[in-house]
Amino acid sequence: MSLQENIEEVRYVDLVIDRVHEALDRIFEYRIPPDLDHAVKTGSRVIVPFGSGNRETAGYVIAVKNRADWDPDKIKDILRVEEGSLPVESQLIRLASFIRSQYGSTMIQALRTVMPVRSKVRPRTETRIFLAMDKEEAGSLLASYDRRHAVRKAALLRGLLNQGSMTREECIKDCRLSMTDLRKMETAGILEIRERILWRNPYEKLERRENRVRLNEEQEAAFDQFRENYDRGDHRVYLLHGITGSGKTEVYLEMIRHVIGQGRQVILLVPEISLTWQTVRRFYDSFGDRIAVMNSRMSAGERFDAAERVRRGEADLVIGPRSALFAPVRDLGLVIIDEEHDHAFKSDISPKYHAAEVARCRAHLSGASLVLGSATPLVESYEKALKGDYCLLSLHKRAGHAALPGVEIVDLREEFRQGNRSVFSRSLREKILERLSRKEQIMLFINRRGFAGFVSCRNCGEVISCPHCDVSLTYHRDHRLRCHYCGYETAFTEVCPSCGSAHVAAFGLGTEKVEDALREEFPQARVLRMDTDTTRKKHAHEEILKAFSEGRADILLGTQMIVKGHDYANVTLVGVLAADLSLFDRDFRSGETTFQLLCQAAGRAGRGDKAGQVVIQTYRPDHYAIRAAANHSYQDFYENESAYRKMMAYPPYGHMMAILIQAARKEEAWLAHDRVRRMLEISQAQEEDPVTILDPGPAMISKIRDVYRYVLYLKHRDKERLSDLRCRLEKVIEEHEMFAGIHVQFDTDPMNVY
DNA sequence: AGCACGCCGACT
DNA sequence: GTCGGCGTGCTC
Repeated sequence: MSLQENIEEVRYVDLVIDRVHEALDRIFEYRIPPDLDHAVKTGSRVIVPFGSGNRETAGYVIAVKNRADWDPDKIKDILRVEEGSLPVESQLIRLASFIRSQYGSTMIQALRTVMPVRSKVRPRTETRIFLAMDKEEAGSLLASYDRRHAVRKAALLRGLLNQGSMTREECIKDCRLSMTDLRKMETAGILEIRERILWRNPYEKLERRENRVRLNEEQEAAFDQFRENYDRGDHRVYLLHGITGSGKTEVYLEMIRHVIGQGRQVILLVPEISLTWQTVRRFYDSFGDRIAVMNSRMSAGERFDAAERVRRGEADLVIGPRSALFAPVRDLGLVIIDEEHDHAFKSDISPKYHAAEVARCRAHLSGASLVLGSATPLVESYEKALKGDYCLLSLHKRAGHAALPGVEIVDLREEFRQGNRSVFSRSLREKILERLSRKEQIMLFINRRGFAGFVSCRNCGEVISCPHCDVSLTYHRDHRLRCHYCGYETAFTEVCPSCGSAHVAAFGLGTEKVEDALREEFPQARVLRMDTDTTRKKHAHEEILKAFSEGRADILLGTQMIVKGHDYANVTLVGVLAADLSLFDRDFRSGETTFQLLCQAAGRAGRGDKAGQVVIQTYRPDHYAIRAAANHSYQDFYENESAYRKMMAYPPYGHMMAILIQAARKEEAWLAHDRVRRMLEISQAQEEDPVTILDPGPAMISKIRDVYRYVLYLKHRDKERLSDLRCRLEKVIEEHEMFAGIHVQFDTDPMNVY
């Protein structure tokens, strides 16, 4: 190539074309001409010659580099940089490269996460017809139509004179005119046709009730600290630690108001499950239609419109699950992550990013503050707050005059010894009866749906499992066995498929069984059950909660989903039927998860004026997670949990990486996993401070939907070492023939077990 | 997606 | 003989 290139060391870029098509979903390399060298940066929007016609096409720079992988003779030059027009997209591209570097996956996958396929949804429009002349003129025109017996045009004119305007549909249907007729009349100066975009906004029919509450002292102090820093341009990360019922939402509202008041925008992330209209309503009351809600249950059109309203600056507050983090907000001033401990903030598909970390990056890029709020923060977050990495804001008191509920721990082993075979301990039963007679409401929580956990043969011990997944089938009351992983279902038979004996029975406890037990032991009680099975339909979720809040049931029985942030003033008793179901997970977070669940469940009791009571039934009454939850003490929990994590070098005192290897054939999966393990071992053999390699072999669930799964865990104090290793592995996997057709996923500091 | 290349029917 | 139909395949 030219002499100049040798001297000046020409640079290249990786580029994605700004056009939605599967075939273009790849990276192209271009050369930076020397005069543009200073102007081209990661995230820049540039114009390049593309295709055989060298058509001028826009693209985004996702990386700048010194060498090209492609044949340099075939690489074209960037034509120019589109200045000024790059803020949002370029930020999102940078986020994508951050995600790519932190969590692995391909650049395309990362880009897809931040810029989901802009599907070809057309905006919905409404066309209205207006009169383009004054009433007198129109009146005489109408008279002339009548004389000429132009019935249709006369009808149209009458309608317009009466109503001022009509929709296109009314003109066509009622007056039996065609669009061509209307256009002709427009040209004649009689009408005006106006088209307006109708944004799909499922929440716009809410009625707004302004009710601004005064903050209490603690809330005020938290907000003041935020405001002072914010106004100084000091944008840091806050951990808002407030016990259940302490009124975190009111603090959020003030913060949001403050930021929006300065003309900037806010993104509020909530766990998907608590994104009900009740949540939206609270924000709607303050911000009206300046909010844009994004929700995975929304249609593609609704989501597109929400994003478009944000892009056009027609909304200041975006509310949504973790993906709302990528809303095309122009001038982001604040990101809030509510219930930051929730596992839903960790993506379960590749790239497995954590919303809080990505939010921190996005906030940094646009000079925004980040607030993480929770009653039970992740140990990782609290540790950062104690170190001074995050600014800690605490709310210790419940807002209003609600008191913390009293908590009683019931030892289920003791109940059993006393001969109680019921699902309900004596204490819980007594309290249920008491509430029923006082017409107060009860919430019962059991962490498993279906009727019974598993079905097995008493003769040979065979557990009936799913033919497509390595899990036992769950028995449901309709005498069917279902797989909760792939949805497979089959009829229950009393004959063992393995040994032919007739002693097949269902064991374990699920929501359906508890529901039956309730009907049997408390026939007078009206029971509502809420789990994945009863909330399949689109609005079932809301309907059940509404029925309960209106007092149409005495007892709400359900899984996780009932404990997420709904306030019911009349609930005075919360029962946790088996607190330790989640403690049996072989996961280093099981203590934390249990503690969070119990605190949340307990927080449901006594939200109104009446005192609340919580009963926790457990086989492990001495476990620190259960004791700490009973004492409402996050400190107790944190001390125990952090000591344990420190000892085991678990996050945040060390880092982990799960490598999940999946393939359609078992041998393939095993071979790939073995190969990866050996590569890791060889790479660490010479290291002074090697990465620990844990090889549990097949994943805990070794097969899901006929795909075989193997897992490896890596552990090291230094996060960098793990990501270095990941990068090296990614390269080998991409290049090596034997990994074709094999899915390898990386998960840094995983939130769930494999 | 866009555009070029390419191989078969009705036209100045 | 040529102009143009849209099928196929590539884009650094």
